[in-house]
Amino acid sequence: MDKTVAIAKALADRTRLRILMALTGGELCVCQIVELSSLAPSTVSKHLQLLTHAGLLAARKDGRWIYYRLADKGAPEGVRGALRWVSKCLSEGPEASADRKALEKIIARDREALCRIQAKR
Amino acid sequence: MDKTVAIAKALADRTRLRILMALTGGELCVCQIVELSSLAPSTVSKHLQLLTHAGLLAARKDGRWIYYRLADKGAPEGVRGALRWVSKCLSEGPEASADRKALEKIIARDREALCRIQAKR
DNA sequence: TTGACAATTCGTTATTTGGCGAATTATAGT
DNA sequence: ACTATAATTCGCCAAATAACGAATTGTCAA
Repeated sequence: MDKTVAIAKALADRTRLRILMALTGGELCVCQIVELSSLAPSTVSKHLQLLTHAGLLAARKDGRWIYYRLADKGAPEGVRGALRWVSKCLSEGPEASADRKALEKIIARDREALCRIQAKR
Repeated sequence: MDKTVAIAKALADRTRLRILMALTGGELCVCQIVELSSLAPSTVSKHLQLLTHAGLLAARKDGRWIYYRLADKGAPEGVRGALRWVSKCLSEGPEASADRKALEKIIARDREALCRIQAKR
């Protein structure tokens, strides 16, 4: 039950749902998620921790960069079911379309350039 | 997206998940839910409003009593998917078993007696 | 080894949320 | 009509949460 509550709490925030949807296209670097969300890096980091602790995300470290991705096949059924639900609910909405479009541009940019811009804020 | 966030927020609370699970066995009167939850009627009422506004519950009035039930077939897919997820996650846990057992006794009791007890608190 | 820098953790603040009791509403029975 | 009562709404408080900037950690490249 604690697990289930943790998952539900993780889903109960607009920003976190957007992050999950963004990751349905594959893993992303933290700085890319920061750019998409227009929030402070520390804020995004906290969201990512929360999602990870709920088991919804997994992280991969590559040098100074950390990539997050959705939990995979090996995850508990509760987690996978939650991800399916989110995807089903949001994949066709206008917000998801806008985010997909925004993400395309972000991915096309250089990661280092992104981080430099963010550092100035 | 607002709808989805509202549903997720509605699920993000232990008490509300317990209420949803209790209702998988069929509709219940408010006083029965109050008894199961061991919370003040006003608190339970707020939870029920929240769940109803999210579309997860429907209400039926019968005299002074109001019965709540899970959203039915006609509900949006997002709602039904959420209810399926909750049910799948929680139906086999020890908390759900305990609540089922507690509910049996509550249902066996007279509704009026229940309310009288609650009024004294 | 010393900077530079991506990301996280920490400390603070404003908002939201869960809980209660008191007051209110609406219905049944006398 | 009047009273009792099931449920809700209102007003309040304490705890949890989302956001930020500053400080910290860990890694790469001069």
